[in-house]
Amino acid sequence: MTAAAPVPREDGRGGRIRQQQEGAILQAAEQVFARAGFQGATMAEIALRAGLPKSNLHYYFGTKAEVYRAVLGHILRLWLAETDSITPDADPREALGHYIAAKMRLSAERPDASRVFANELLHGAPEIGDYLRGELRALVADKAQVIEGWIAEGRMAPVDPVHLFISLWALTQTYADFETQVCAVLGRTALGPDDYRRATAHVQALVLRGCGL
Amino acid sequence: MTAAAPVPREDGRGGRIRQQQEGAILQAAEQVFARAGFQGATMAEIALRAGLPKSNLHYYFGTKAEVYRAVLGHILRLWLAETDSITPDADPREALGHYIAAKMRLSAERPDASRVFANELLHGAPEIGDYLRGELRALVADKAQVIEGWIAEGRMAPVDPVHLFISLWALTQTYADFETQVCAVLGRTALGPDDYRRATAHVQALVLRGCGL
DNA sequence: TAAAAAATTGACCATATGGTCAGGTTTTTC
DNA sequence: GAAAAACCTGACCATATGGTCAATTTTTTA
Repeated sequence: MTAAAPVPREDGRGGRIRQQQEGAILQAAEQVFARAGFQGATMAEIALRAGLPKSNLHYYFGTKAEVYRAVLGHILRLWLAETDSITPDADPREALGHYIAAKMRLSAERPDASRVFANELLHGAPEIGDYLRGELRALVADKAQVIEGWIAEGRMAPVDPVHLFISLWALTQTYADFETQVCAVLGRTALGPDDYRRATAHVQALVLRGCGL
Repeated sequence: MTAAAPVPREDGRGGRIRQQQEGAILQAAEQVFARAGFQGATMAEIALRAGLPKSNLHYYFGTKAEVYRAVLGHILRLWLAETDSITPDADPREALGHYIAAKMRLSAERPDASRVFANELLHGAPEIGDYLRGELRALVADKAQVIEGWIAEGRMAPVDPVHLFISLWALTQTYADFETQVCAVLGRTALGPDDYRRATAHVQALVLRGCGL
């Protein structure tokens, strides 16, 4: 039979072998897309890194766009999380501090994921635009209300909550996305745990003080 | 004679026609590179946007990499400027406020330039790494000393000056580089002058308060 | 253990794209 | 106003790369 329909794909589905191969492919693809962008990435290199021939890669993912979408899907799940600490009766100082630490950890531990995401945004988010205008916007609107509440109660300085989120993302992701530049001005060749500790402390101090906390 | 050596290229050199054509090419290239990245950009599209046949484009710039380097060169000049306001005897509040406003203006007026730069960084700065580790690092080290001075004199809160610069770049460029995401959460289809006014005020307030100013 | 399903693979193809080139035209120079 | 330099261009080529396919092997199922 010629190549069967690559039906399942949705996590948890598919045979044991499919599970493992798709995992390896996605991991390899994240690296390649992070380093080269969508156009620059080649199926050949993804296959090579995943340790299988190109035609086998095409057995699991029909097109490059499909691989890309799958990688983005994974990444979005990481992105969405971590706002749990921001609730009406949480301590603003602690909640924001936690959020910053969590985002910073993501930059440190999954820089490639962050870069693929950044690249997608940089090019106008052709693939995830709907998600941004839907789920993400709703989430931000929700959390913005919480912050407005804190401000109304006089628990922190008046800050535009949506712009605050934009700032938090920018401040934390810059360490992954633009690591080269950060390393250059810090005089490092790579960012180590110590650099990340310092960076986290800096961002927390700047933002918390900036919010009057 | 076959294609003559494209000798000059350094601004100000070359005949009248060359001046104008190279200008048109660079402008077109900035747009194309911003939208598609280096690999995604095609010489055909750059030529189309610049209003000349592809072979003529190759008369001025031998290779795509050459066009890219020229575009980056232009952009770096924009990037370097604007730190003038940061001097030992300036008012910290005013100096940083000015710098933020200037960087914000750059994001608003030259978003494509910012994006090309961001894309280059995102992919490890293969072309401008030396510049970052040389000129930029030196500049930042210099300005960091100024800020250290302000701190020592008790004129602002103690903040790691190098990380502060990283933060300032992140906070301001995010509005150009990730405009799609910003628009999504703000519920806009594009950022207008009003949005930029608000964003500038927000970043200034956050940072100045964050620096105890 | 046999049939069916899933997985694997090398050979192959179509297309897109960066770049070349020879010959022509315009502009500048003296 | 003629020689030289600069500029322009359509046709062409080599290569890289996404994707296909038919044949084969491995795994699962009953």
